[in-house]
Amino acid sequence: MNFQQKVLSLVKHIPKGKVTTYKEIGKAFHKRGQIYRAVGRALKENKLPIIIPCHRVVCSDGSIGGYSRGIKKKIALLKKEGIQIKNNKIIDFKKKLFKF
DNA sequence: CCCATGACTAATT
DNA sequence: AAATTAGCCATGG
Repeated sequence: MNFQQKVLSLVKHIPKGKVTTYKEIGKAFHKRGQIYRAVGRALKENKLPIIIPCHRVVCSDGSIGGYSRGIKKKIALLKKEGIQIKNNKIIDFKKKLFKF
């Protein structure tokens, strides 16, 4: 299985109303170092944004990060799922954070 | 095989 | 507290 596929699989498991960070995903890979770099890249290249809830993946500091379909869209989706956002930052980020 | 790039982070300034 | 720098992994040319 490709690195990308693994990442997508994990992201798919993120429950609604929760979010995770690139860093956390990296931890799930049992690899040390800055894995999250490649993670972000993998999500960007993902061709199934419908199946993959990539909007639930944010930066470790609580900021939104990026989104192929546009950052605004990502925020809208998150809000819709119950995530409060202000100034491009997630409110109660730690509480909404989902770990593998 | 080497170089550049990115939806990142942590440390420094 | 905001802006800049440097480090690091997988992928593509």
